[in-house]
Amino acid sequence: MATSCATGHHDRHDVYAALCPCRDILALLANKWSALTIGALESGPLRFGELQRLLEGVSPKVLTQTLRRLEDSALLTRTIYPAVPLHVEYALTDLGRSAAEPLAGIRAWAEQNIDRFPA
Amino acid sequence: MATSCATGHHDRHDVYAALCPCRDILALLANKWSALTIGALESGPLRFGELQRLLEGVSPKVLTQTLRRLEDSALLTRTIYPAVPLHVEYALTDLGRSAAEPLAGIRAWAEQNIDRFPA
DNA sequence: CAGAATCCAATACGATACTG
DNA sequence: CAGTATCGTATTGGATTCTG
Repeated sequence: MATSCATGHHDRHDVYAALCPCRDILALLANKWSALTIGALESGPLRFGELQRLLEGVSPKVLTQTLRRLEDSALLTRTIYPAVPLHVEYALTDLGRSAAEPLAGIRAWAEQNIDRFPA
Repeated sequence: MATSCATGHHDRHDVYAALCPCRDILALLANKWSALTIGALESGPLRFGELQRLLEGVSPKVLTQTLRRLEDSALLTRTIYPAVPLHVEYALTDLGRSAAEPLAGIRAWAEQNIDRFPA
């Protein structure tokens, strides 16, 4: 059998396989706010408030959720600088920077092809 | 002002702008099932049942919803061949084929980088 | 075969108000 | 500043059963 990774001791990974963990990775990245967040951090670390301003319309709750998920998956780091007022910085990891490339492709495609869409 | 498209008579499109319609396009593509469906159709038209088998674990309801959404956005076409038993084919449009490229990048990244993720 | 119908669980999303 | 807490809506996802 050619299909992969459903058993755990797979040889190849396949997002089309229901049980392949890489499908979860796909679901993590194939998400509006993830794509925007990672893209925003591509040019350097940002603070919570800066992200909130860049990602127009995101609520603090959703932004927090998104950041936590990405942090748990090691796509970004959260660094606290003890100070008053509080200073927290989010930065992409190497893994996050690696993921940023294909995501940029999606964002760019959306911006460039919108005129080809039906009303 | 540099920011775009929020007013409707924009000059540029920007997925970071809350009201830019291209953010909806991003949301449409940045979705697990959309990415898998479009990828599956990349190598040629497929029938409902074939898609359902390829996209392991997808329910008929979700598959139908996904296909309808993509059809409404003109990323794919639905062709009915009157016959018994019924024969329906889904195929990418030019627009869909165009979107397939960046999406392939995401799928490939998920499959190739999964080992770099935390347990 | 291709899906529509139904029901339900999970989660994403959003607005607002409040706190260390 | 950087969130957390809370509440409510909406969308997604999933299982099952049924039908043109």
